[in-house]
Amino acid sequence: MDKNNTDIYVQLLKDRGLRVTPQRLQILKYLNIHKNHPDVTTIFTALRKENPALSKTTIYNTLEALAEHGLVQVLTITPTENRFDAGDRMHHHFLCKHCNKIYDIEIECPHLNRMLEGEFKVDEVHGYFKGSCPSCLKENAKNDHIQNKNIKGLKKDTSKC
Amino acid sequence: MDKNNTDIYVQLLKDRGLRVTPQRLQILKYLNIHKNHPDVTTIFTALRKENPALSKTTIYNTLEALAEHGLVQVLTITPTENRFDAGDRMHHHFLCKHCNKIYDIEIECPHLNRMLEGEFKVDEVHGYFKGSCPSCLKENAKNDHIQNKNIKGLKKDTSKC
DNA sequence: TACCTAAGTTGAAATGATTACAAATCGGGT
DNA sequence: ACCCGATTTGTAATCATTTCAACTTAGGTA
Repeated sequence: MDKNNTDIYVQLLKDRGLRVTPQRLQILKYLNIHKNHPDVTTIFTALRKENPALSKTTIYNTLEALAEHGLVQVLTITPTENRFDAGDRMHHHFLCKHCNKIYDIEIECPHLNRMLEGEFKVDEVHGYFKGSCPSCLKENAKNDHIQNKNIKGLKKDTSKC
Repeated sequence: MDKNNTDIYVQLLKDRGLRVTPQRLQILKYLNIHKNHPDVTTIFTALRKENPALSKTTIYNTLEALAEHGLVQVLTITPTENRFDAGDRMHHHFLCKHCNKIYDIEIECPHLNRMLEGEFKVDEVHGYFKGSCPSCLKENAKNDHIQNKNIKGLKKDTSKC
């Protein structure tokens, strides 16, 4: 699919009875091109450049609408902010607790059906792995001779890999 | 294990080189008795009754320390607040998006080892299912003839089952 | 094509969870 | 009984998200 073709996103919205607005198209297109699981502020900052009147509330409203209609997934993998993923393809995620980056993980869950058939109505399935990504492991090894950095869990780490 | 015996929690802390304080014992015991995945405010409100001088910051500090040493797990299943689970026994969770209750789910992941052996250093594994719990499904069916309640995703729902 | 109305957008203000910080207190080794 | 570094406390930030009311617009209709 041509991710730059606006017609596709128009159709996605129409198919679900959602009104087509420039903002929704903008956000939908952004998420389909940038598959790095951005948070609201990242999306906002990026899109504001093309559309200075864009409001952060619109990002929240739009993401909620898109999520309700299965066009985006809300990842609650981080302790602090929600992250977003275009589409509804089922896959898992790895969160690096150092650089806060999220990686897609392709693993199937054969026992999942047991859950889907039970007394619960399952709308979403999330597999989250958390730890250190290869890039940060390498970076960490490099710095080991300088100081043995502590690897913490709860707090947001703003350092980048 | 006798969940009311303080000695056990003293030992758990000492084993990990953590200082033993009344607050830590209080919180650790609370989590081991109340397996309903409380959030910080719930823990705080409950424990403040026994100890009126308790500070919410202490709950945050303690939970962070306990999580770092594998005595509690941080669940990022909700879009809004972190929820906590005593122990490090690996199991999954179901979040009811109506009543905000979390259920323990016992499912093993046979393909998990592939992830654990890879280039990523995996410290945590979380399986989150989200949807409607049996209790809310029943409640919802009961109210159907009155009004067809919308089932939303993103926002916090304060209604109780 | 012009119009109407419900739905969508905007920005400012409120809320709520979490963190930062500095002063007071305490655990546990000497 | 002392001491020191770790812990606790309360207050004040900070930051993500929601609320709300006024304004604008998409898209159906005359």
